[in-house]
Amino acid sequence: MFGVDHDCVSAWGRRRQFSHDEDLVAFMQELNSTATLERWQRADCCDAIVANGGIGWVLSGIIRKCVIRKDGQRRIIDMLMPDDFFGLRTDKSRLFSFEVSSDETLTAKITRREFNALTAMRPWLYQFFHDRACQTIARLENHILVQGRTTSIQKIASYLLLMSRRLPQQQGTAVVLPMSRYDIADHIGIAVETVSRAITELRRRGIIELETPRCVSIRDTRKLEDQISSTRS
Amino acid sequence: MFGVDHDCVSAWGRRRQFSHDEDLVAFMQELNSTATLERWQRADCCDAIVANGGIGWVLSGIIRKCVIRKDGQRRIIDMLMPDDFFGLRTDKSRLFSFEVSSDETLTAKITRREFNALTAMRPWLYQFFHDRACQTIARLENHILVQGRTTSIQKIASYLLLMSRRLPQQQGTAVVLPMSRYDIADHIGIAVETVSRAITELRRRGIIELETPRCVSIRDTRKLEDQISSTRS
DNA sequence: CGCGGTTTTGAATTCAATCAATGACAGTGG
DNA sequence: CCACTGTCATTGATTGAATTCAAAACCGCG
Repeated sequence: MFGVDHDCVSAWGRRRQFSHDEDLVAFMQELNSTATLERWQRADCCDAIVANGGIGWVLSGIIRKCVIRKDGQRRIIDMLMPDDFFGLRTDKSRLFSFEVSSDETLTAKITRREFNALTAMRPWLYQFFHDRACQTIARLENHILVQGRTTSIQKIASYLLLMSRRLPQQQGTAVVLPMSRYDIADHIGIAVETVSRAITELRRRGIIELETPRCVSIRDTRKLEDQISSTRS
Repeated sequence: MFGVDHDCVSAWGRRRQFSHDEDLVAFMQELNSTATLERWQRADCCDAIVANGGIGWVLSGIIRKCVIRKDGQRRIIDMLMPDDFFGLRTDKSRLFSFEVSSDETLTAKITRREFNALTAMRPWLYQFFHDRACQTIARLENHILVQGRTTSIQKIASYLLLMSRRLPQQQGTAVVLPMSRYDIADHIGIAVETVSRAITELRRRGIIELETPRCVSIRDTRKLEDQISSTRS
Protein backbone atom coordinates (compact mmCIF):
# COMPACT_ATOMS: atom_id res chain seq x y z
CA MET A 1 0.00 0.00 0.00
CA PHE A 2 2.78 2.44 0.80
CA GLY A 3 5.27 0.96 -1.55
CA VAL A 4 7.38 0.44 1.52
CA ASP A 5 9.36 -2.53 0.41
CA HIS A 6 10.37 -0.83 -2.78
CA ASP A 7 11.15 2.68 -1.63
CA CYS A 8 12.62 1.95 1.68
CA VAL A 9 15.02 -0.66 0.52
CA SER A 10 16.00 0.58 -2.87
CA ALA A 11 16.59 4.08 -1.63
CA TRP A 12 19.61 2.91 0.25
CA GLY A 13 20.68 0.50 -2.39
CA ARG A 14 20.90 -2.44 -0.07
CA ARG A 15 18.66 -4.94 1.58
CA ARG A 16 20.47 -6.05 4.66
CA GLN A 17 19.37 -3.29 7.03
CA PHE A 18 16.14 -5.14 7.52
CA SER A 19 17.15 -8.48 8.89
CA HIS A 20 14.27 -10.00 7.02
CA ASP A 21 11.78 -8.55 4.65
CA GLU A 22 9.16 -10.26 6.74
CA ASP A 23 9.92 -7.75 9.45
CA LEU A 24 8.94 -4.98 7.12
CA VAL A 25 5.79 -6.75 6.00
CA ALA A 26 4.89 -7.33 9.60
CA PHE A 27 5.48 -3.68 10.29
CA MET A 28 3.23 -2.63 7.48
CA GLN A 29 0.51 -4.87 8.77
CA GLU A 30 0.91 -3.55 12.23
CA LEU A 31 0.99 0.01 10.97
CA ASN A 32 -2.20 -0.61 9.06
CA SER A 33 -3.93 -2.25 11.97
CA THR A 34 -2.76 0.45 14.35
CA ALA A 35 -3.50 3.34 12.06
CA THR A 36 -6.78 5.18 12.21
CA LEU A 37 -8.34 5.69 8.81
CA GLU A 38 -10.41 8.75 8.06
CA ARG A 39 -12.36 9.94 5.08
CA TRP A 40 -12.59 13.63 4.27
CA GLN A 41 -14.41 16.00 2.01
CA ARG A 42 -13.21 19.02 0.16
CA ALA A 43 -12.39 22.05 2.32
CA ASP A 44 -12.30 20.02 5.50
CA CYS A 45 -9.66 20.95 8.01
CA CYS A 46 -7.65 18.01 9.21
CA ASP A 47 -5.30 19.68 11.64
CA ALA A 48 -6.41 17.14 14.21
CA ILE A 49 -4.29 14.45 12.59
CA VAL A 50 -1.05 16.05 13.65
CA ALA A 51 -2.32 17.37 16.95
CA ASN A 52 -0.14 16.31 19.87
CA GLY A 53 2.57 15.07 17.56
CA GLY A 54 0.42 12.72 15.53
CA ILE A 55 1.78 11.36 12.27
CA GLY A 56 -0.45 11.10 9.22
CA TRP A 57 -0.20 10.04 5.62
CA VAL A 58 -2.35 10.28 2.57
CA LEU A 59 -3.90 7.17 1.09
CA SER A 60 -5.85 8.91 -1.64
CA GLY A 61 -6.71 12.48 -2.54
CA ILE A 62 -4.77 15.62 -1.78
CA ILE A 63 -4.06 17.61 1.32
CA ARG A 64 -2.39 20.98 1.39
CA LYS A 65 -0.08 22.11 4.12
CA CYS A 66 -0.56 25.81 4.75
CA VAL A 67 0.61 28.70 6.80
CA ILE A 68 -1.88 31.44 7.55
CA ARG A 69 0.02 34.67 7.95
CA LYS A 70 -0.78 37.40 10.37
CA ASP A 71 -2.17 39.53 7.57
CA GLY A 72 -4.58 36.73 6.69
CA GLN A 73 -2.74 35.64 3.59
CA ARG A 74 -2.46 31.92 3.04
CA ARG A 75 0.70 30.27 1.79
CA ILE A 76 0.69 26.66 0.68
CA ILE A 77 3.98 25.10 1.67
CA ASP A 78 3.43 21.59 0.42
CA MET A 79 0.93 19.45 -1.44
CA LEU A 80 0.52 16.05 0.12
CA MET A 81 -0.40 13.28 -2.24
CA PRO A 82 -0.80 9.52 -1.76
CA ASP A 83 2.09 7.97 0.18
CA ASP A 84 3.22 11.34 1.51
CA PHE A 85 3.69 11.56 5.25
CA PHE A 86 3.22 14.63 7.39
CA GLY A 87 3.64 15.53 11.00
CA LEU A 88 6.98 13.73 11.19
CA ARG A 89 8.53 16.86 12.54
CA THR A 90 7.34 17.87 15.96
CA ASP A 91 7.96 21.55 16.06
CA LYS A 92 5.90 23.89 18.09
CA SER A 93 7.59 26.94 16.66
CA ARG A 94 5.47 27.13 13.54
CA LEU A 95 1.83 26.27 13.18
CA PHE A 96 0.67 24.64 10.01
CA SER A 97 -2.88 24.00 9.04
CA PHE A 98 -3.91 21.16 6.81
CA GLU A 99 -6.73 21.54 4.32
CA VAL A 100 -8.35 18.79 2.31
CA SER A 101 -8.15 19.68 -1.34
CA SER A 102 -10.20 16.99 -3.03
CA ASP A 103 -13.26 14.94 -2.17
CA GLU A 104 -12.89 11.33 -1.17
CA THR A 105 -9.60 12.00 0.51
CA LEU A 106 -8.51 9.12 2.68
CA THR A 107 -5.90 9.46 5.38
CA ALA A 108 -4.29 7.29 7.97
CA LYS A 109 -2.75 8.38 11.19
CA ILE A 110 -1.01 7.13 14.25
CA THR A 111 -0.56 9.03 17.45
CA ARG A 112 2.88 9.96 18.65
CA ARG A 113 2.37 7.49 21.44
CA GLU A 114 1.78 4.68 18.94
CA PHE A 115 4.75 5.87 16.93
CA ASN A 116 6.91 5.74 20.00
CA ALA A 117 5.67 2.29 20.87
CA LEU A 118 6.35 1.02 17.38
CA THR A 119 9.84 2.42 17.12
CA ALA A 120 10.70 1.44 20.66
CA MET A 121 9.94 -2.17 19.85
CA ARG A 122 11.67 -2.13 16.50
CA PRO A 123 13.98 0.86 16.35
CA TRP A 124 15.09 0.05 12.83
CA LEU A 125 11.71 1.35 11.75
CA TYR A 126 13.28 4.74 12.00
CA GLN A 127 14.86 3.95 8.70
CA PHE A 128 11.41 3.87 7.21
CA PHE A 129 10.41 7.23 8.64
CA HIS A 130 13.80 8.69 7.84
CA ASP A 131 13.21 7.72 4.27
CA ARG A 132 9.82 9.42 4.29
CA ALA A 133 11.41 12.54 5.69
CA CYS A 134 13.93 12.50 2.85
CA GLN A 135 11.11 12.30 0.34
CA THR A 136 9.66 15.39 1.94
CA ILE A 137 13.01 17.09 1.57
CA ALA A 138 13.03 16.25 -2.11
CA ARG A 139 9.55 17.72 -2.56
CA LEU A 140 10.48 20.93 -0.79
CA GLU A 141 13.71 21.30 -2.73
CA ASN A 142 11.83 20.93 -5.96
CA HIS A 143 9.32 23.49 -4.87
CA ILE A 144 12.03 25.97 -3.96
CA LEU A 145 13.32 25.61 -7.49
CA VAL A 146 9.86 26.14 -8.96
CA GLN A 147 9.26 29.19 -6.81
CA GLY A 148 12.69 30.53 -7.59
CA ARG A 149 12.10 31.00 -11.30
CA THR A 150 11.95 34.56 -12.50
CA THR A 151 8.91 34.93 -14.75
CA SER A 152 5.43 33.58 -14.16
CA ILE A 153 5.58 31.52 -17.36
CA GLN A 154 8.67 29.76 -16.04
CA LYS A 155 7.01 29.10 -12.71
CA ILE A 156 3.85 27.71 -14.23
CA ALA A 157 5.78 25.65 -16.76
CA SER A 158 7.95 23.99 -14.13
CA TYR A 159 4.96 23.57 -11.87
CA LEU A 160 3.02 21.78 -14.58
CA LEU A 161 5.95 19.52 -15.35
CA LEU A 162 6.39 18.71 -11.69
CA MET A 163 2.70 17.89 -11.37
CA SER A 164 2.68 15.71 -14.45
CA ARG A 165 5.51 13.75 -12.91
CA ARG A 166 3.95 13.40 -9.47
CA LEU A 167 0.39 12.69 -10.49
CA PRO A 168 -0.53 9.23 -11.60
CA GLN A 169 -0.48 9.11 -15.36
CA GLN A 170 -4.04 9.21 -16.50
CA GLN A 171 -4.97 8.88 -20.15
CA GLY A 172 -2.01 9.98 -22.23
CA THR A 173 -0.50 13.33 -21.43
CA ALA A 174 -3.55 14.80 -19.71
CA VAL A 175 -3.02 16.05 -16.19
CA VAL A 176 -5.99 16.73 -13.95
CA LEU A 177 -4.83 19.47 -11.63
CA PRO A 178 -5.93 18.64 -8.10
CA MET A 179 -6.18 22.28 -7.10
CA SER A 180 -7.79 25.54 -8.10
CA ARG A 181 -6.04 28.55 -9.59
CA TYR A 182 -6.16 30.14 -6.18
CA ASP A 183 -4.32 27.20 -4.70
CA ILE A 184 -1.70 27.31 -7.41
CA ALA A 185 -1.28 31.00 -6.79
CA ASP A 186 -0.84 30.56 -3.05
CA HIS A 187 1.54 27.70 -3.68
CA ILE A 188 3.99 29.25 -6.10
CA GLY A 189 3.58 32.76 -4.79
CA ILE A 190 2.01 34.75 -7.61
CA ALA A 191 -1.41 36.33 -8.08
CA VAL A 192 -4.36 34.31 -9.30
CA GLU A 193 -4.72 36.44 -12.40
CA THR A 194 -1.09 35.88 -13.24
CA VAL A 195 -1.58 32.12 -12.99
CA SER A 196 -4.47 32.36 -15.39
CA ARG A 197 -2.57 34.59 -17.77
CA ALA A 198 0.45 32.31 -17.81
CA ILE A 199 -1.68 29.26 -18.55
CA THR A 200 -3.49 31.14 -21.28
CA GLU A 201 -0.18 32.20 -22.78
CA LEU A 202 1.15 28.63 -22.77
CA ARG A 203 -2.06 27.54 -24.46
CA ARG A 204 -1.75 30.31 -27.02
CA ARG A 205 1.71 29.04 -27.86
CA GLY A 206 0.29 25.60 -28.50
CA ILE A 207 2.35 24.00 -25.75
CA ILE A 208 -0.57 22.92 -23.60
CA GLU A 209 -4.28 22.46 -24.13
CA LEU A 210 -7.19 22.84 -21.75
CA GLU A 211 -10.06 20.43 -22.01
CA THR A 212 -11.47 21.93 -18.86
CA PRO A 213 -9.79 24.55 -16.67
CA ARG A 214 -8.64 21.73 -14.42
CA CYS A 215 -7.60 19.28 -17.11
CA VAL A 216 -4.33 20.23 -18.76
CA SER A 217 -3.03 18.28 -21.69
CA ILE A 218 0.66 18.75 -22.40
CA ARG A 219 1.02 18.93 -26.15
CA ASP A 220 4.77 19.38 -26.31
CA THR A 221 6.78 18.38 -23.26
CA ARG A 222 10.03 19.50 -24.86
CA LYS A 223 8.77 22.99 -25.55
CA LEU A 224 7.34 23.18 -22.05
CA GLU A 225 10.77 22.40 -20.65
CA ASP A 226 12.28 25.04 -22.90
CA GLN A 227 9.98 27.65 -21.39
CA ILE A 228 11.70 27.19 -18.07
CA SER A 229 15.11 28.23 -19.30
CA SER A 230 14.31 30.76 -21.99
CA THR A 231 14.82 34.34 -20.95
CA ARG A 232 12.91 35.85 -23.84
CA SER A 233 9.18 35.71 -24.34
CA MET B 1 29.85 19.19 19.62
CA PHE B 2 26.72 18.63 17.59
CA GLY B 3 24.31 19.36 20.37
CA VAL B 4 23.12 15.83 19.87
CA ASP B 5 21.95 15.10 23.35
CA HIS B 6 19.79 18.16 23.47
CA ASP B 7 18.22 18.18 20.05
CA CYS B 8 17.79 14.54 19.50
CA VAL B 9 16.15 13.82 22.78
CA SER B 10 14.10 16.88 23.38
CA ALA B 11 12.77 16.93 19.87
CA TRP B 12 10.65 13.91 20.61
CA GLY B 13 9.81 14.97 24.10
CA ARG B 14 10.98 11.78 25.69
CA ARG B 15 14.15 10.12 26.74
CA ARG B 16 13.46 6.46 26.69
CA GLN B 17 14.20 5.79 23.05
CA PHE B 18 17.85 5.70 23.91
CA SER B 19 18.22 3.02 26.50
CA HIS B 20 20.98 5.03 28.10
CA ASP B 21 22.37 8.40 27.34
CA GLU B 22 25.75 6.76 27.40
CA ASP B 23 24.79 5.05 24.17
CA LEU B 24 24.43 8.41 22.55
CA VAL B 25 27.68 9.67 23.97
CA ALA B 26 29.39 6.56 22.74
CA PHE B 27 27.83 7.10 19.35
CA MET B 28 29.06 10.64 19.17
CA GLN B 29 32.53 9.51 20.06
CA GLU B 30 32.39 6.83 17.46
CA LEU B 31 31.00 9.23 14.88
CA ASN B 32 33.81 11.63 15.63
CA SER B 33 36.46 8.98 15.44
CA THR B 34 35.01 7.54 12.28
CA ALA B 35 34.36 10.84 10.59
CA THR B 36 36.88 12.39 8.27
CA LEU B 37 37.52 16.03 9.00
CA GLU B 38 38.36 18.46 6.26
CA ARG B 39 39.22 22.12 6.16
CA TRP B 40 38.14 24.30 3.27
CA GLN B 41 38.68 27.73 1.86
CA ARG B 42 36.26 30.11 0.28
CA ALA B 43 34.97 29.11 -3.17
CA ASP B 44 36.14 25.53 -2.78
CA CYS B 45 33.89 22.89 -4.22
CA CYS B 46 33.15 20.11 -1.78
CA ASP B 47 30.92 17.90 -3.87
CA ALA B 48 33.24 15.06 -3.01
CA ILE B 49 31.79 14.79 0.47
CA VAL B 50 28.49 13.48 -0.77
CA ALA B 51 29.91 11.47 -3.63
CA ASN B 52 28.77 7.86 -3.55
CA GLY B 53 26.17 8.58 -0.92
CA GLY B 54 28.50 10.12 1.61
CA ILE B 55 27.02 12.05 4.50
CA GLY B 56 28.58 15.30 5.65
CA TRP B 57 27.97 17.95 8.23
CA VAL B 58 29.31 21.38 8.94
CA LEU B 59 31.44 21.97 12.02
CA SER B 60 32.18 25.61 11.34
CA GLY B 61 31.73 28.00 8.47
CA ILE B 62 29.10 27.94 5.77
CA ILE B 63 28.43 25.75 2.77
CA ARG B 64 25.84 26.45 0.12
CA LYS B 65 23.87 23.79 -1.63
CA CYS B 66 23.31 24.80 -5.22
CA VAL B 67 21.72 23.75 -8.43
CA ILE B 68 23.33 24.89 -11.64
CA ARG B 69 20.65 25.20 -14.26
CA LYS B 70 21.06 24.38 -17.90
CA ASP B 71 21.15 28.08 -18.76
CA GLY B 72 24.07 28.50 -16.38
CA GLN B 73 22.11 30.26 -13.68
CA ARG B 74 22.85 29.21 -10.13
CA ARG B 75 20.17 28.71 -7.54
CA ILE B 76 21.09 28.29 -3.89
CA ILE B 77 18.70 25.81 -2.33
CA ASP B 78 20.05 25.76 1.18
CA MET B 79 22.66 27.34 3.39
CA LEU B 80 24.41 24.81 5.58
CA MET B 81 25.67 26.11 8.88
CA PRO B 82 27.29 24.40 11.86
CA ASP B 83 25.43 21.23 12.91
CA ASP B 84 23.60 21.00 9.59
CA PHE B 85 23.81 17.66 7.83
CA PHE B 86 23.72 17.10 4.10
CA GLY B 87 23.75 14.15 1.78
CA LEU B 88 21.25 12.29 3.92
CA ARG B 89 19.07 11.82 0.92
CA THR B 90 20.52 9.54 -1.72
CA ASP B 91 18.83 10.66 -4.85
CA LYS B 92 20.43 10.47 -8.21
CA SER B 93 17.61 12.34 -9.90
CA ARG B 94 18.95 15.79 -9.10
CA LEU B 95 22.52 16.88 -8.90
CA PHE B 96 23.52 19.38 -6.30
CA SER B 97 26.84 21.06 -6.00
CA PHE B 98 28.25 22.25 -2.73
CA GLU B 99 30.28 25.43 -2.51
CA VAL B 100 32.24 26.64 0.47
CA SER B 101 31.08 30.11 1.38
CA SER B 102 33.48 31.19 4.08
CA ASP B 103 37.10 30.62 4.88
CA GLU B 104 38.07 28.30 7.67
CA THR B 105 35.13 26.05 6.97
CA LEU B 106 35.43 22.73 8.73
CA THR B 107 33.42 19.71 7.72
CA ALA B 108 33.11 16.12 8.79
CA LYS B 109 31.95 13.25 6.70
CA ILE B 110 31.31 9.56 6.78
CA THR B 111 30.90 7.36 3.78
CA ARG B 112 27.66 5.61 3.12
CA ARG B 113 29.43 2.40 3.95
CA GLU B 114 30.35 3.71 7.37
CA PHE B 115 26.84 5.02 7.83
CA ASN B 116 25.46 1.60 7.02
CA ALA B 117 27.85 -0.07 9.40
CA LEU B 118 26.94 2.32 12.21
CA THR B 119 23.22 1.98 11.77
CA ALA B 120 23.39 -1.75 11.25
CA MET B 121 25.08 -2.13 14.59
CA ARG B 122 22.80 0.28 16.39
CA PRO B 123 19.70 0.80 14.31
CA TRP B 124 18.23 3.24 16.80
CA LEU B 125 20.77 5.69 15.45
CA TYR B 126 18.33 6.28 12.67
CA GLN B 127 16.44 8.38 15.13
CA PHE B 128 19.39 10.71 15.18
CA PHE B 129 19.55 11.02 11.41
CA HIS B 130 15.81 11.21 11.14
CA ASP B 131 15.94 14.15 13.46
CA ARG B 132 18.58 15.82 11.31
CA ALA B 133 16.41 15.29 8.26
CA CYS B 134 13.53 16.97 10.07
CA GLN B 135 15.72 19.94 10.81
CA THR B 136 16.45 20.18 7.12
CA ILE B 137 12.72 20.11 6.44
CA ALA B 138 12.24 23.00 8.85
CA ARG B 139 14.95 25.01 7.08
CA LEU B 140 13.45 24.41 3.67
CA GLU B 141 9.95 25.25 4.85
CA ASN B 142 11.20 28.50 6.26
CA HIS B 143 12.97 29.29 3.06
CA ILE B 144 9.85 28.63 1.01
CA LEU B 145 8.08 31.15 3.18
CA VAL B 146 10.87 33.69 2.71
CA GLN B 147 10.88 33.19 -1.04
CA GLY B 148 7.12 33.36 -1.16
CA ARG B 149 6.86 36.93 0.03
CA THR B 150 5.69 39.40 -2.54
CA THR B 151 7.98 42.41 -2.44
CA SER B 152 11.76 42.43 -2.24
CA ILE B 153 11.64 44.38 1.02
CA GLN B 154 9.56 41.63 2.59
CA LYS B 155 11.93 38.97 1.32
CA ILE B 156 15.02 40.73 2.58
CA ALA B 157 13.39 41.55 5.91
CA SER B 158 12.37 37.96 6.59
CA TYR B 159 15.72 36.74 5.34
CA LEU B 160 17.58 39.01 7.73
CA LEU B 161 15.40 37.94 10.64
CA LEU B 162 15.94 34.30 9.77
CA MET B 163 19.67 34.83 9.60
CA SER B 164 19.81 36.69 12.88
CA ARG B 165 18.08 33.73 14.48
CA ARG B 166 20.26 31.09 12.90
CA LEU B 167 23.59 32.79 13.25
CA PRO B 168 25.31 32.69 16.59
CA GLN B 169 24.61 35.94 18.39
CA GLN B 170 27.70 38.03 18.10
CA GLN B 171 27.98 41.36 19.83
CA GLY B 172 24.48 42.64 20.42
CA THR B 173 22.19 42.80 17.44
CA ALA B 174 24.89 42.80 14.80
CA VAL B 175 24.69 40.05 12.22
CA VAL B 176 27.66 39.27 10.02
CA LEU B 177 26.16 37.93 6.82
CA PRO B 178 28.11 34.88 5.72
CA MET B 179 27.40 35.49 2.07
CA SER B 180 27.72 38.09 -0.65
CA ARG B 181 24.87 40.02 -2.24
CA TYR B 182 25.12 37.69 -5.20
CA ASP B 183 24.58 34.70 -2.93
CA ILE B 184 21.59 36.30 -1.28
CA ALA B 185 20.15 37.07 -4.70
CA ASP B 186 20.59 33.50 -5.90
CA HIS B 187 19.14 32.24 -2.67
CA ILE B 188 15.92 34.17 -2.42
CA GLY B 189 15.47 34.51 -6.13
CA ILE B 190 15.78 38.20 -6.91
CA ALA B 191 18.37 40.26 -8.76
CA VAL B 192 21.53 41.44 -7.04
CA GLU B 193 20.61 45.06 -7.57
CA THR B 194 17.26 44.48 -5.97
CA VAL B 195 18.93 42.99 -2.92
CA SER B 196 21.12 46.04 -2.61
CA ARG B 197 18.21 48.41 -3.08
CA ALA B 198 16.08 46.64 -0.50
CA ILE B 199 18.89 46.76 2.05
CA THR B 200 19.48 50.41 1.30
CA GLU B 201 15.78 51.12 1.73
CA LEU B 202 15.67 49.34 5.09
CA ARG B 203 18.68 51.36 6.15
CA ARG B 204 17.05 54.57 4.95
CA ARG B 205 14.05 53.78 7.13
CA GLY B 206 16.33 53.44 10.13
CA ILE B 207 15.44 49.80 10.70
CA ILE B 208 18.88 48.39 10.08
CA GLU B 209 22.36 49.80 9.99
CA LEU B 210 25.42 48.77 8.00
CA GLU B 211 28.80 48.95 9.66
CA THR B 212 30.27 47.21 6.65
CA PRO B 213 28.30 45.81 3.70
CA ARG B 214 28.50 42.41 5.36
CA CYS B 215 27.77 43.47 8.90
CA VAL B 216 24.13 44.29 9.49
CA SER B 217 22.97 45.71 12.77
CA ILE B 218 19.26 45.39 13.41
CA ARG B 219 18.16 48.64 15.01
CA ASP B 220 14.49 47.81 15.44
CA THR B 221 13.51 44.17 15.35
CA ARG B 222 9.83 45.00 15.75
CA LYS B 223 9.81 47.30 12.77
CA LEU B 224 11.71 44.76 10.73
CA GLU B 225 9.01 42.20 11.46
CA ASP B 226 6.38 44.70 10.49
CA GLN B 227 8.00 45.10 7.07
CA ILE B 228 7.14 41.50 6.32
CA SER B 229 3.41 41.95 6.68
CA SER B 230 2.89 45.50 5.55
CA THR B 231 1.49 45.87 2.06
CA ARG B 232 2.31 49.53 1.70
CA SER B 233 5.73 51.03 1.35
C1' DC C 1 48.65 53.12 -7.69
C1' DG C 2 45.98 50.20 -10.51
C1' DC C 3 43.29 46.06 -10.45
C1' DG C 4 39.47 42.55 -9.73
C1' DG C 5 35.66 41.70 -7.08
C1' DT C 6 31.91 43.56 -4.66
C1' DT C 7 28.40 46.91 -3.65
C1' DT C 8 25.68 50.75 -4.77
C1' DT C 9 23.12 53.91 -7.70
C1' DG C 10 20.75 55.50 -12.00
C1' DA C 11 17.62 55.21 -16.08
C1' DA C 12 14.80 52.63 -19.09
C1' DT C 13 12.17 48.66 -19.90
C1' DT C 14 9.55 44.71 -18.77
C1' DC C 15 6.70 42.33 -16.01
C1' DA C 16 3.48 41.18 -12.27
C1' DA C 17 0.10 43.07 -8.86
C1' DT C 18 -3.91 45.39 -8.48
C1' DC C 19 -8.49 47.01 -9.44
C1' DA C 20 -12.46 46.05 -12.07
C1' DA C 21 -15.41 43.51 -14.82
C1' DT C 22 -17.20 39.66 -17.37
C1' DG C 23 -18.10 34.84 -18.39
C1' DA C 24 -18.79 29.94 -17.14
C1' DC C 25 -20.83 26.78 -14.14
C1' DA C 26 -23.08 24.24 -10.16
C1' DG C 27 -26.23 24.33 -6.67
C1' DT C 28 -30.41 26.28 -4.59
C1' DG C 29 -34.96 27.62 -3.98
C1' DG C 30 -38.92 29.71 -5.89
C1' DC D 1 -37.90 25.26 -15.41
C1' DC D 2 -35.63 29.40 -14.48
C1' DA D 3 -33.79 33.25 -12.02
C1' DC D 4 -30.54 33.75 -8.13
C1' DT D 5 -26.23 33.17 -5.84
C1' DG D 6 -21.56 32.05 -5.02
C1' DT D 7 -17.32 30.20 -6.69
C1' DC D 8 -14.00 29.87 -10.06
C1' DA D 9 -11.68 31.39 -14.28
C1' DT D 10 -10.55 34.68 -17.59
C1' DT D 11 -9.56 39.19 -19.61
C1' DG D 12 -8.59 44.28 -19.67
C1' DA D 13 -6.52 48.64 -18.00
C1' DT D 14 -3.59 50.71 -14.89
C1' DT D 15 -0.22 51.15 -11.51
C1' DG D 16 3.70 49.78 -9.18
C1' DA D 17 7.76 47.09 -8.70
C1' DA D 18 11.62 44.30 -10.24
C1' DT D 19 14.75 43.27 -14.01
C1' DT D 20 17.95 44.84 -17.08
C1' DC D 21 21.64 47.56 -18.84
C1' DA D 22 25.05 50.83 -17.56
C1' DA D 23 28.13 53.10 -14.69
C1' DA D 24 30.15 54.66 -10.63
C1' DA D 25 31.88 53.95 -5.85
C1' DC D 26 34.18 51.12 -2.65
C1' DC D 27 37.64 47.94 -0.79
C1' DG D 28 41.39 44.84 -0.05
C1' DC D 29 45.56 43.53 -2.20
C1' DG D 30 49.63 42.91 -4.96
